[in-house]
Amino acid sequence: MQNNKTITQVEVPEVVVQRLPIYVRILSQLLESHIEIISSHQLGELLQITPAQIRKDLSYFGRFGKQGRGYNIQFLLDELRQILGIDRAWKACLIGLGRLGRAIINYPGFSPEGFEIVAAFDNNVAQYNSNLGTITVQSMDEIAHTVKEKNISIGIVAVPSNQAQSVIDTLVESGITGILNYAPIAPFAPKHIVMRNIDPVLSLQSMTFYMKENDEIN
Amino acid sequence: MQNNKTITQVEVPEVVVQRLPIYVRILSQLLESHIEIISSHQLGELLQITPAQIRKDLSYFGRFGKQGRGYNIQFLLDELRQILGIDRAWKACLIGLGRLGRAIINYPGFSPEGFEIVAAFDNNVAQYNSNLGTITVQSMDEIAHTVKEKNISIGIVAVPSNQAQSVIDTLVESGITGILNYAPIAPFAPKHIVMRNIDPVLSLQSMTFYMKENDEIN
DNA sequence: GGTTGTGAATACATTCACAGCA
DNA sequence: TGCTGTGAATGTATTCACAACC
Repeated sequence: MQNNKTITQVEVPEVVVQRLPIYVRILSQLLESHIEIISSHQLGELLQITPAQIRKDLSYFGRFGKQGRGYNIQFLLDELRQILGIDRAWKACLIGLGRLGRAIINYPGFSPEGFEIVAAFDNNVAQYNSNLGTITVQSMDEIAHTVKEKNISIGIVAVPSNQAQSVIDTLVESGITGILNYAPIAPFAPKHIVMRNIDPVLSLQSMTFYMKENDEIN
Repeated sequence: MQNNKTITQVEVPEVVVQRLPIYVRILSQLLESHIEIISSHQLGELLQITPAQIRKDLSYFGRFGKQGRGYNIQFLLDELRQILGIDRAWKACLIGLGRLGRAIINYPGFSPEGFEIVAAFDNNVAQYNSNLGTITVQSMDEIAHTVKEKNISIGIVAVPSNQAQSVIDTLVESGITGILNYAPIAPFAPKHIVMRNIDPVLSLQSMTFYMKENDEIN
């Protein structure tokens, strides 16, 4: 009786969920190289992760391997894609079309993975209707309306930091459930919103902690 | 005798180091708002982190607060900056001047935090010596030479994924100790290299795991 | 022989709770 | 009284190690 969780099995740790996309990526590459089977040991070698961790991670979701042989890559990939919900397309909108926003909207890596930017917003009229392929830039007033109309579920925030929190609030009200935030702030959102932050400065600042000793030689 | 670690005190957990830059950022903002003192409870409120965690994190490095009052923001900031090694300038170079690379080199957020991009490399001759302020674009052959000459310690990788690992190898050989990798690969580097990856697709793919249930209503 | 899947053991991280101080 | 700093307790994540199986 120590377990007060509901019958919904063991909760999957968040770190595990964050590793699954890494597995998906390497498995896709292997498949392209016409490799069909791989062991947890080989995978671990490629990813610098212990084989035990890979097996344990996968075991939260099912039994995908064969003893003595390893994992069938195509099968495991299909399963992982379904688990992650990336076996289908997701509609996203982009807010902010400064240099960063334009780099994001032109980034060719999203759509092959099923993330489609179907709307873009900016309050700077000078940016409207510039050359962005099929997408028409709209005023930020229209976020709520367009998000609902087009049934968009992900918002990508690329506005200056002083506007970011209010954009996030708007997105939340509009019914979006996932936010990819590029603004260098500590964003606030209700618990049901899934937030991910992209913040190179924070990455650099935690990097130098480990670099400063080595450097004292110079 | 259970402790086989060296006398070098308790190892600081990596997660703690990654939170310190977040503290630095919010403390800087508070200081700009002319706030001088803050308690762990107030900080936790702003960052959605428990006060106990903040106090524990800080306690790895010293005793920065005053009982009954809280933390002096300016003092704590100075200490944290020194701990992280961001109380001085760091020289970085950028490799890859495609759309992403150009967005990075024009990003105004690095230099105020002391990260200065002092060299840029690309093998596409068409990109050389375009309008990039004081920086002259060099061929990638020159990475090793320039890194040593200018005493650069951080490499920012923004080349296509098929070139990324070889660029990383070159940077490592050149004596760089920190790498910020924007290429969507699982990079390999020796253990003494500090690597950080910026990978929005992985972020999105771990996001949808938590979004897919909610969405079944639609 | 080789490899998975998984309980048990260990290691790590967070939170509690309170003594000690301003 | 209010808040820090920190051991102890709890909660999470990783690794071990081996039975089960191909």
